[in-house]
Amino acid sequence: MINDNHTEKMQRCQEYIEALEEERRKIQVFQRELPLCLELVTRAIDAYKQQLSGTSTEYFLGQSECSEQTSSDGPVLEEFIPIKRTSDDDDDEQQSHNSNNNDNKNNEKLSKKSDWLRSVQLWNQSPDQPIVEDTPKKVSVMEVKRNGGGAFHPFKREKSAAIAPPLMGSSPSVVVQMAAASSTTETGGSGSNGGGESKKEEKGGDSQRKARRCWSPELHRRFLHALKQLGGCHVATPKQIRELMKVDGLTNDEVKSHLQKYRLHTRRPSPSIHNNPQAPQFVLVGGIWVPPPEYTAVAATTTTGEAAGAASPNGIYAPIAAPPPRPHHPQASATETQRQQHKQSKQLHSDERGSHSEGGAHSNSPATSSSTHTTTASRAL
DNA sequence: CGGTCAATAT
DNA sequence: AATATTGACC
Repeated sequence: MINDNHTEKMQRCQEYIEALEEERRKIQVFQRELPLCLELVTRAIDAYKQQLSGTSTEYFLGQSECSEQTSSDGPVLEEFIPIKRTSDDDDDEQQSHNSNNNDNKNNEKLSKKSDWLRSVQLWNQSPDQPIVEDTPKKVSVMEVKRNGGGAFHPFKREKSAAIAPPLMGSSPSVVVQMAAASSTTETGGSGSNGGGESKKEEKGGDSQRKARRCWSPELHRRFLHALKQLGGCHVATPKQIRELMKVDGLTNDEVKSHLQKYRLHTRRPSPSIHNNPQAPQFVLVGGIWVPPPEYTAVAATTTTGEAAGAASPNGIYAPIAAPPPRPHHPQASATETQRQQHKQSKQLHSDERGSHSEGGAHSNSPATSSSTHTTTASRAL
């Protein structure tokens, strides 16, 4: 009577235990990130074992809320300022997702992926002058307000901004450029230098480039704001942005560069939706199936969020829509920008300019120098 | 000007 | 090693 039944149950238990143990092994590496999961699984195993050994009806996980506490998945698609944490942090963030499926082999590359733009202060190193920028709201050097409209921090508790250590000055003559204290937005970049060195000619080895200027959260905020006003990162031009930002000392090139980076990152870093065709996305925990944390980044409609960046679980920005796996349509998305982006079909000269051969990583157009050159348009929607 | 890409600095 | 910035070129 119950024998068969019992035996069967026993066997099932055994199987469960094994499965659970395997799972536990898998998440073992995430111990720090998913302490609860580990604990629950462990308990489940114990419970089953107890059941096996006789003590029946042991109960435990009535409702294992194994949800990741990580779910900072708030639709905060804001910009993307991760704000670098200070040096010695208390503990790493807890970006854990992907309870994964039961077949993963060796792919935990915990995305410690840094988020781009991890600057800390407005302008780094300004030995003498506090800062510049004359905007309505002053920005203290170390101020990382996590106000609503501002940067969002993917994960990780906000840390008071760390002051940037004076790690600059590496090269002999530092030759800072800024000095213009109050020339608001010198247009055209004609005003900033007071007659010093406008361009750094690579002569006798001095002058490392310019000092790198950090894009503080604030700065970036303004950047985004400007972007928004201008209608998106694809329509805004560096100059316009710079003017809107009204940040003194900011040059066109800097904005340009930042814009570039922004566009780049804003594209589509969310290939995270790689599911294994086989394994269902559920994990068996103590008899109940719990859906792994999934991030459904959808909310994007509201234009409230500045531009196109959405927080991705990784801490990188997720562009919103998930474009096809192939680098075909950059499509940056978002709210309203998707109108023109055809102006980029320039540099498709089939030949390289000087001696450089290919940009290695940067490749925008898949078909660069192929025979057919019809790819230009490529935006067949 | 604005966009890319190579070269560097971190 | 990977990124972030800067500089040079179309």
